[in-house]
This record gives sequence, structure tokens and C-alpha cells, in this order.
Amino acid sequence: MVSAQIVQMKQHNRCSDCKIRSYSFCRCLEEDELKDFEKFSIERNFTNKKTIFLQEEKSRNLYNITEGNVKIYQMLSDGRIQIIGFLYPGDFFGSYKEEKYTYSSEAVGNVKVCVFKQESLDNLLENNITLAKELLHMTSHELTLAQDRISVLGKLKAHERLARFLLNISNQRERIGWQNNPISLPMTRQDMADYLGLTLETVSREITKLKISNVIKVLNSKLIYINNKDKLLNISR
Amino acid sequence: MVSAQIVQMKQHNRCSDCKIRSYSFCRCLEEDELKDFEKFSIERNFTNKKTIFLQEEKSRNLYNITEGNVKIYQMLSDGRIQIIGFLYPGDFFGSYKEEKYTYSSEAVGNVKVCVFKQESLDNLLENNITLAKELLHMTSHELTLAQDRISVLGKLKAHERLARFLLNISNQRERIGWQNNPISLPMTRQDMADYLGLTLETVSREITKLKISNVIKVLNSKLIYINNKDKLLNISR
DNA sequence: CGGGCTATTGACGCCTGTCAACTACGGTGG
DNA sequence: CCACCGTAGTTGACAGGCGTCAATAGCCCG
Repeated sequence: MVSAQIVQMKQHNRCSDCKIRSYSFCRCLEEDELKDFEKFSIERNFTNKKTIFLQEEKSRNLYNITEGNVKIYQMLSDGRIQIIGFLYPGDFFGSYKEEKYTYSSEAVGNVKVCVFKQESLDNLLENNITLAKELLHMTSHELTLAQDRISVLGKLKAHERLARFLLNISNQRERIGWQNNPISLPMTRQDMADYLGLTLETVSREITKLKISNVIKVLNSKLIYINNKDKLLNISR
Repeated sequence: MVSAQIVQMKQHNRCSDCKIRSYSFCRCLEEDELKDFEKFSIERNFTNKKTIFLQEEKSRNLYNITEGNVKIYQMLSDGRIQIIGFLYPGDFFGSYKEEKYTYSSEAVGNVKVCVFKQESLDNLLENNITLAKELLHMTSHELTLAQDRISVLGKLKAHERLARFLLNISNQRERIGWQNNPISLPMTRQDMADYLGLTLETVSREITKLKISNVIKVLNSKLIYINNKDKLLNISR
């Protein structure tokens, strides 16, 4: 089940040339620190649907996305799946403590990640307060996002959840400099449902309703154009 | 709406005598560091249902609970409430960044908190890598808990949510050395509902079902005895 | 004893899940 | 090039879990 192509990059300027550094926690490092930093990570590639790690495995690494999307999810004993998040370039996942992963992670499309061994990262943190504070701030931000998701799943109706989902994707894409209007949905309807706490049928129906009421245009099932952002905002609460 | 009794403690050994320090992020400080640390916070009291801060207010403080319970919650534009969490002694809340609070907080019963100004804390962090790492680890742990709650709200049925809620309370109480079997529920049914993404009627009905199937005994509406922990675990997934 | 708040219980309806049929799309092989 | 197949997505029919509304019961406090 766990299988992946491993590619260790040979180039020497991986970090300083990195296109997404300004979105990632490494942005707090100076050029000279970066040189050191680069030694402590390797780059790996994963193709669509490849597992990066599984829940309950002993955690050893922290991952930083440099290309593509990653989904992280939890599985209940009876096989029901809840997707915790769809991650973007600049997001990190995994753990910096030696314990078990609390979720599984999987590539959505082709993915490139930087992998940090926990002990390496811990040593870096010990000597670099700026890095520690940056990680603290980013983790704290992640916590805020997770708490917002608690509200979404606890209180919003299906159509409200979908509206907020589309807006979030649009904003997220804008944040990292991708086009934010015809938005591409790299995940399946099932994935969207598992993310939103719904079924794929409900997601499909709600998309159809938005289409009929002319709020969105479905260019194809994975490419959606937002006709009326205000209306979408209104629906999303 | 915001009103609270403010009490600045005069005693000089507030931190070194603190009963809950080993559950809080201050546990990482040495005795001599603690003396300094103490100067940067004041202690405040809040009585039942008093607001500590409101969502959207400019955030200036980080709070550390030393006594009692605090609920943090978000409100939608139409007044629907989602309770993000019920916090215990040793838990912290608020923000260490100068921005807006993303949730409101309110005392459940009588509460004592230590209040840290953001800039004070930030200065402390700058010079104390141990403290920064401790906060990082605790925030990271909070994130894990929030992610678990995402799964609960996204995938579990009402009876599963309630079962998990009761077990969590029991465990949480055990963790900080309170009795873990007849567990007291300081919050109302409405609060439980707002926490679990349900209505108070559903919560009440599910409690009745657990009572009838002899899994729990309802000593009174706010005091519950767990008869059959295994069965409860089984229901909770 | 009465008033107000909280909790329980009942009746009913709707939103969303479940099951199933059908369509669309993309890749593969003859 | 097209037939075929598998996967993904849409749509329909139906049911059930949970929300909504309402009445009743329990409890605290004056």
C-alpha cells in the first residue's frame, strides 16, 4: 500500500531557488541559514493516490509541500473516512514529535515534498528561535483553520458547506498566486463529500442547484467558474 | 456585556505555589525563570457566564486557566452557536498575535486565569527557546484534538458523539487529577448540543437511551455515573 | 407557593443518507 | 477508429435520523 518514487535532488540551490518559499515556514530563514537548512531535508515525489504515510505509523518526519496537493484524512474502525484537509504548496504536515501519526496522508495528483527528519528539525529549532516562532505561528494558524472547520461541520447545512468550500478554494489559490476564478477541483466528489461531512450524492445535487440558480458555471466536473461571488458569500454564511 | 471582577494578586509566590503548573506550558520553566515570568502576568477571576473576550475584538492577551472551566465558541451571522471547546485548568486560549480573536470565551462556573499581554509573552519567547518549544508542542497537541473533533462532527452519529463526549470528559478529568467516574457536567444540555453539533432535544434523548440501556446512571442532570465503560467505548467508535 | 429556567418527552416534517439506475468520460485493445 | 470497459458523476425514489415546535415535568430560589 505504501509505495512511492523516491528522488533525492542533486542540485545545490534547491532552497534558494524554491518558488514557494515565501509561503512556507522556511521564509523566515536568511540566505546563509538556508544553505545549512537545505542539508537537513530531502525532496521526494509522489504520484496521484500514493500514500505518504498512514495513521498509527510511528511518526518520524515533517513534510513541506513544494508542488501539488495532499489530502490528510482519518479513518474510523468501520471504514468511514473523514478528510481533515486538502493541503497546498507551502503547507506542512506530519509531526515534529516522536509519536504516532494521527492521520494518513495521500498525494492528490503529482506532488513534491521536502522531508525533514524529526531530530534534525528539533536540533534546528533548538538553535534558531526565529524558526521556532515561525512554526508556532503557522501551527497556531492551522489551529484557527481547524476550529473554523469545526463550526462548518457542526452547524452548517449542506449548501452552506459547499459554498464555503468553493470560496475557500478560490481564496487559497489566490493566496499562492494561482488563478482564483475558474477554480479546478483536483479531488473527486467522494473526496469533497468526505471533506464536508456529506455524501457524494448530496455534493453532486448541491452543485447542480448552484448551477441552476446561476451562481456557478460547471465548465467540466473538475473545473468550476464562479459567476456570482456575492451570492456565494451570502449562502456560505 | 463584557464585565468581570478584576483581582490582581499581591502574593509573591503565585507561580511557584501554582497547583496546576505541571499541566500548563509554564511547567518548562526553572524556579528562577518562574520568578521573572510571574511579573509578566496578572491573575483574574470570572464568575459563571461572564464573557472573557468576544470574537472579532482586537486580540491582546493569552489566557491560562488555573481554576474552573472555560468555553470557547463561534457565532454565525444568524445567531447559531458552535462551541469549539470546553477548557480545563492548564489549558490556554486567546492569541499571541496582534489580530482579532477568532472565537469568544466565557466562564463556566467560577474561573481563575493568568493573563499574559502579547508583547510580554513575545519578549519572553524571544529569549527562551524552551518556552517557545513548549508552546509549539502544546499548540500542536491542540491542533490534533481539533482535527479529531473534525472527524467527530463530520462522520459520527448523535449517539456516537455523545458517547465519545462522555469518555473525553472522563479522561480529561482523570488527566488533571479529578475524579473520573461520577463525572460532573458543568455545562447545560444546550451547551453540550452546541459542542456536539446537535440540538438539546437530541442530546437529552440520547442520554435517556444510554440510561435505559444501562450504560450510564443519571445521578442528577449534571452528574453522570458510567456503568459500562466498555460498552460506551464500543458505541463511541 | 409561584415564577423562571432547564430538562424531558412527544408529534411531525425535512434534510440528507441510502440504494439504484443511468450517463459521461477516458483509456485500452482489437 | 471504434467497441468495450471501468471509474466518476448525475439523477431519482425512498427512508430514516435528527431538527423543529410544543407540551409537560423537574428544580432552584425568592
